[in-house]
Amino acid sequence: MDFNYIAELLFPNVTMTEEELEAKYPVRNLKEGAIVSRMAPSPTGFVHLGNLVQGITSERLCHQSGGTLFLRVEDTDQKREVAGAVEILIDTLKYYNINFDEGATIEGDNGIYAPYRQRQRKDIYHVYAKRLVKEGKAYPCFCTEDELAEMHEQQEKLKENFGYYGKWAKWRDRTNEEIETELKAGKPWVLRFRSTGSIENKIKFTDYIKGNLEVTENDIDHVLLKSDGIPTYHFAHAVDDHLMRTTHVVRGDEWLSTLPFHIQLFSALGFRLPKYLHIGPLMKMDGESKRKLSKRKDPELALSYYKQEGYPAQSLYEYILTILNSNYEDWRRANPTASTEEFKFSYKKMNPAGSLFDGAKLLDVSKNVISRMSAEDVYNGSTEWAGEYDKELYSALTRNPEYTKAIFSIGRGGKNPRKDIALWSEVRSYVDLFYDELFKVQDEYSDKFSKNDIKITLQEFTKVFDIADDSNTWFEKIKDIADMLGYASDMRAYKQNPEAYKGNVSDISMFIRLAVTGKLNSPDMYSVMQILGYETVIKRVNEMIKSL
RNA sequence: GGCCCGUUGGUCAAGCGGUUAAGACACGGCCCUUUCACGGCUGUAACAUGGGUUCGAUUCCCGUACGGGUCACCA
Repeated sequence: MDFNYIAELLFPNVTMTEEELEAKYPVRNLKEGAIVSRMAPSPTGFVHLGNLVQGITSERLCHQSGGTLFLRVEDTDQKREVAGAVEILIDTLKYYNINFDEGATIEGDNGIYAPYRQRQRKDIYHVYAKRLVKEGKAYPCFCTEDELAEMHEQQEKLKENFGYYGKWAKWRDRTNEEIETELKAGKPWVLRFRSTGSIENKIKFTDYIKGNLEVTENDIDHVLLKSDGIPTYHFAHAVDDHLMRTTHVVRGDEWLSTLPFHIQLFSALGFRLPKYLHIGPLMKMDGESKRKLSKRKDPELALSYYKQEGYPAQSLYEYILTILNSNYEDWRRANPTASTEEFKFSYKKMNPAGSLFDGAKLLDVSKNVISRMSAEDVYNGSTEWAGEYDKELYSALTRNPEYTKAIFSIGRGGKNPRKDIALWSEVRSYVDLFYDELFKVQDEYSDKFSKNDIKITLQEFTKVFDIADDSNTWFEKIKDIADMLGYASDMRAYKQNPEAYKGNVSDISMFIRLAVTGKLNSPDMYSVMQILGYETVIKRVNEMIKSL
């Protein structure tokens, strides 16, 4: 069989040679052990948690090893492509601190392995496709969609394995004449791989995350080039990762099932196989059982969801790090202020199985992340969020930045900072008491005390309150009120004999807190009053008195 | 259905032949405390299951169950 003849018919316009390509995209000159990896998402406009999990893994591995991370846009499926998706993708990844050394950017391509958009690499793929045809390792297939559907039906009926293989591979062994006839008739065709594998054979393989695997050889003649001449994922993966000199491929484990085919394909092309890291999926509880997070059913899979809910980028980043490397949490506790870059990330720590996504845990991580931020950072983060999602809050926060930062400074800094805020969306209920337009009394403190008890206490407070007092003096005055009204000012004394008192000094504090902040939970009262100022404190206390 | 992967407390997870089977989140209790937090202490709670191998299996092997993935001209 003269495969050269068909190769020329199929690819008459190939002018480049493999030698030229090898020279154009040279082996990278990096130090021993440096990892070259990539993110290769498809521009569907939907950036999800899985992208971030894979991205963080690749990014850490590359940059920690002195290697290179690049972005390649897998735009081979035009049907699914959404306008502006590449921009969304790049912006989102940047927002989550995934920075690329080279690859596709919004302005264009950056790096010598360009182009980094697969559709622009069509001619490159054809060089290799033509060679495979010449060597008898690939052939054109003229099956229509209907024919393939019918084949699938037949296989189902006969309980045979699905797919285009062996006797089902209609176009596998046709004559040049038959092929030429179809081509001349202008029939659309795809290029298929001529598999020499058998499902009787097993191959051993080592994945960096999953460990040693034994997989069945591939016997399916997968599509290499679609009828529009654009490669499928598989073929593009082999050609691109070879020419771009990728050393490690990090991807979801849904690819494990096509791994035997990829191994075959690299071998057929004479390329060295990269190292693989197959990451388990992110799952969620669905009733009683777990299942993989789904694009269609689960809004929490989209990264845009977290931004909208008010999770700082850093929170999601650190949460994913805890899933990826479980020793991250311990490290973070020991190094509360260190940059995540200092953490020694290891693929050896990665879980071969899928992890359940735990929203409660994420919230806890987020609370800790925000508690470690400076007042300045909290100001920046919350105003950025509010600017987009809560205009009223935004205008309050930004009216007087110094005032707002003073609020965020309460209980911050120090070894054990307060952890009141887990989300930017919670900032509103945290700061509302400091802004008259947002302030309202929302809680009640009535079960044990009468309105009159509260009223009398507040009246006494207005008599002695002096904004110039230091915190000790201020609190001594609170204690005096307690003593005067029959509440215990000494907690020990109160605990020994609670019956002897009307209540204790914490109740007195709570009456005042409720009047001044409108709620039962607020940061340190003295600090709050210092920020609010005398007028506001007295005004609110008087309003409460009036309402009782 | 075929093929592949996985299974340690409610969740995330360490351990990988001999352990009182870590730790974190959540939950309960206590302490600290002018509130709320923070913090500290503490409690409940786990090796899916049946067979091997072994002096000994959570750790190794096989089966079963359950869960997941995949079987496109989507990635």
